[in-house]
Amino acid sequence: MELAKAYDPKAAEENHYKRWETSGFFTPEINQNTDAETFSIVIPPPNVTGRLHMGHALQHTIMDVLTRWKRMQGFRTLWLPGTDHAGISVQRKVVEQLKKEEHKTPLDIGRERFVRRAWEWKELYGNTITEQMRREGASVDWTRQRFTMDASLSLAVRNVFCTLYEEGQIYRGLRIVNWCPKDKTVLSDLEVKEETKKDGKLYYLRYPLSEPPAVAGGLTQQSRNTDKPASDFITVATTRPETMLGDTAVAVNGDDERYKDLVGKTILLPLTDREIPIIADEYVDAEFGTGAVKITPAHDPNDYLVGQRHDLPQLLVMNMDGTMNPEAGPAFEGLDRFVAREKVVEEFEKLGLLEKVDDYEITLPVCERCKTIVEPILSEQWFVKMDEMRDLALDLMRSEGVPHFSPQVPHEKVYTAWLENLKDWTISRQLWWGHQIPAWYDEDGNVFVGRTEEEAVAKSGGKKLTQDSDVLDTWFSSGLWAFSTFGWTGQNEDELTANSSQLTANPHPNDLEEFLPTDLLVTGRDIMFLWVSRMVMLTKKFTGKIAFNDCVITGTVLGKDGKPMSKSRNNGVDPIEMFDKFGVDATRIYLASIATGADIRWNDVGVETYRNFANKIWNATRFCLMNAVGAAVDHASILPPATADGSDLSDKWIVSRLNRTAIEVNTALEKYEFHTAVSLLYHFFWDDFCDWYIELKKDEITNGDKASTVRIITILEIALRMLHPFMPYLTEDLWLKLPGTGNTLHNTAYSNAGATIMLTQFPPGDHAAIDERSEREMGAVIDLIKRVRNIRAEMNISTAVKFAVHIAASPEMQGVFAANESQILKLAKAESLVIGDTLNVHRASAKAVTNDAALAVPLEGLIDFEKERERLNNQITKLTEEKTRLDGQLSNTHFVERAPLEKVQELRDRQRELDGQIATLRNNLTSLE
RNA sequence: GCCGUCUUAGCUCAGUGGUAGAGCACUCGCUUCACACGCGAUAGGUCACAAGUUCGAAUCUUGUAGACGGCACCA
Repeated sequence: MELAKAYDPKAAEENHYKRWETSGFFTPEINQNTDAETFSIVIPPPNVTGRLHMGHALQHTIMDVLTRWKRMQGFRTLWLPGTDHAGISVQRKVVEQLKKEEHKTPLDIGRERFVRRAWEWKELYGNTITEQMRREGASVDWTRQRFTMDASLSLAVRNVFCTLYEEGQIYRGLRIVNWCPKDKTVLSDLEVKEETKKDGKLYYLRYPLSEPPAVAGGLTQQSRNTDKPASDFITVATTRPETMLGDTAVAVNGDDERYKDLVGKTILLPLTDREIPIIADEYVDAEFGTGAVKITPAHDPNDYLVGQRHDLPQLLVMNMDGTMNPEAGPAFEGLDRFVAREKVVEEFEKLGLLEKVDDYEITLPVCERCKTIVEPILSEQWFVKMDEMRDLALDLMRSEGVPHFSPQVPHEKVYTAWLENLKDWTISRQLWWGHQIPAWYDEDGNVFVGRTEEEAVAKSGGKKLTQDSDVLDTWFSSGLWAFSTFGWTGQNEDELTANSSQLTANPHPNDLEEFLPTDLLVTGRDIMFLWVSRMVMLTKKFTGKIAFNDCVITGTVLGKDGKPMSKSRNNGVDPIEMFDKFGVDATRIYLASIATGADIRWNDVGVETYRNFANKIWNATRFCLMNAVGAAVDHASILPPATADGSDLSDKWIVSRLNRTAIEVNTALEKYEFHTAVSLLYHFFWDDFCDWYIELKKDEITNGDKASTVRIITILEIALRMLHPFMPYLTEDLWLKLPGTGNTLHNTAYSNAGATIMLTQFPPGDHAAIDERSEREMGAVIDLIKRVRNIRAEMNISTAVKFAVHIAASPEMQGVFAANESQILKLAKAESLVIGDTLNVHRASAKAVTNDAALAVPLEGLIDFEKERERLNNQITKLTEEKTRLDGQLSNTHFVERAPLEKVQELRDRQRELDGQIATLRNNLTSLE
């Protein structure tokens, strides 16, 4: 069989995925072994609005590597895919579309039509990311694909909500919340980010006292003793002057001498006709600003708390779109909050009450998605108390160390610290797209929570009810993802058949039992609190099981500039472009090679390296296939007696290296050290297999030596298996072409399935096949060849010139070199070997030493004596440096007394070896004269 | 303010209580019949700085400097 000269990833990528998917290779049902252990992962559901980015590509690669690896090990494997309904994102897309196509607002068309449109949008555009995942080669079970708004997942949401409500863990309350005036919805704390504004201002406003104190008399003792002159106003500082319209008090610290006698008095709030009290509260820091704080309980979380302590009115002066409401007064009503701010400042200036304006660097809360400045505002919302669930999660961590984070530092500590300081979770959102809150109100505003409207009506005693118009935070439903995706609805079969006609029967009723707990979760730092922690808590709370044992937190893929990839920075790299340019497999294995948990700068050159690696694999296979006529993969060819004593050194060596690599790759994957696994495979394949083994075997293979050919394609076949989880397309493509492959090579759990490398056994590696002696001897041969090549290169001797190589070595090593004479001659491009106890050569020879031999190449007429002296001196210098270090160490009595015996012995042996080598080289130098 | 991470070859990054590694780039040589997306041979680092623990520190501890991340606060 003849392959193209270079690997073309496109063809392989187009040829295999569809077959894998339609053949059911991705489903757990492909596993015929009833005793098989399970392995399961649920995907972090990407937003339906999403497009594949490098973070996905990295996480998906990790998940697919593990899934394919476990599947090949014979586990009953399930990687479950799906998407998230992404409340705000979809809502925004549909609003835009509506505006563009029909020039209408959601209110124009009403909730029902809007939601229908959102579903249409989802059906039309929501599968971008799932198609991109197919391109990635992700071996997810598409027959179990889920969406957070599927009927059964929605039922789970309602049941969780109702249960938590019945337990008193969900409540409705008036609180200061984060409000996005653009999206017109409340946000949880985690959806609010911070932005530093350097050109912020701090405004000092004067509030006149209602009863200005007389200059003399009327003042208390304390006040008379201070140096501060009495004045007829109190100055407060604020960054948000417009909120003064909602002030209901001014607070000072009770211990602040300056203000002590003002406490209890009142001020006349400018621009309003209100008189508000001056109160004392420990919240106020006397050192900061003027030491007096305006209190706006309806527009600031701290002020809200102060207000509660002092029983202050809560005056809301803003509408939910960020404009001022009637409470702000006729002069301000309807103005945008920032226009109102300017106007308030102007008015204060006119009244002579603006003391000063300072430049002030301020950090503003902004909406994570639209970057609009978030307004803290008093609003009635739904909340979840987190105390009980927080304790569940903390107990899991403290008693079982679950989830086990990888890397453990720093994530375990960050996660735990966050849990310890957890506050209530705002779960209502003022959107139409999502899970509508299962709460209904009667005309008097009494609330009835139920799984269905009928249930709520029944609870109300048959009243006419209206459902709460809000939906739940998207993360509420994704928090159930670890178990809702396996069919958990919160209701048993009987209840289901009784109540929910729209629910089709679960085709996999055992999934929950079988696949939960999942084995691990792979995700990014950014959603550790939003999603990971909540899934831990909710899963434990509602199933009693843990959600996942391990949690792999990937680093962030940064742009070439070292900053996180983002549209605004325009430093993003599109995975699809990388796929097109270098191939999916090259991109995948590159991503695996950088998956250390640390942040990583994207580097095209890295992908190119693995594109080259893919080509190397292709060409090594090409070479084997060109000569494989009549041969077939046969695993017996690399087992004893084929590799017993007396057989070819390079065969014993490559089999040992193969097994060692397999063992180490498995160990690395067990520890989620993907980069280690990749590095092992890269160097085994390129260095050991291609550079040495193929080169050593080339003649035998091209001459049609059957045993050698069978052995080399067998080793290749095993190498391809190890590479398969990382490079699925290339390895499948080549494996199918290898003679002798077929489903007879499958893992026994898959023996009935159609032939594919993905269902073969992942090589476990055999400790018994590790042959230290052969590796040592082969190392000696390799060192020898390298020294000869060095002589040739340094002396500028053409490969056309053949020469003899003289070798002096121990009797044992003489035997090794003699046994491998033809191979040494071939790779060193030498003509003959002269092996003995000593070197016996003409003065005009180039010489060198290895750890196992001294060698010389007679070069009459070709040698450059000056260069040869330089060469020898270089080698002497290097070895002497090492020996000086050793001498120092070994002459240190503390070291000899306290270091482990083997260590001391090891250094002594090396010292002796160096002595010999240096002496030899010095002699060589002398003999040149 | 609190917690944490990072600083290793020109670049991007691994790594480890006991002689410093890779890829790329650089230098030299090669149309060697699988591969120039290749082959062969070199060169390149007091592992940020300082002190400590240790027989031994680039690796552990503390401090300093710089880069960065999370959380809290921000009248």
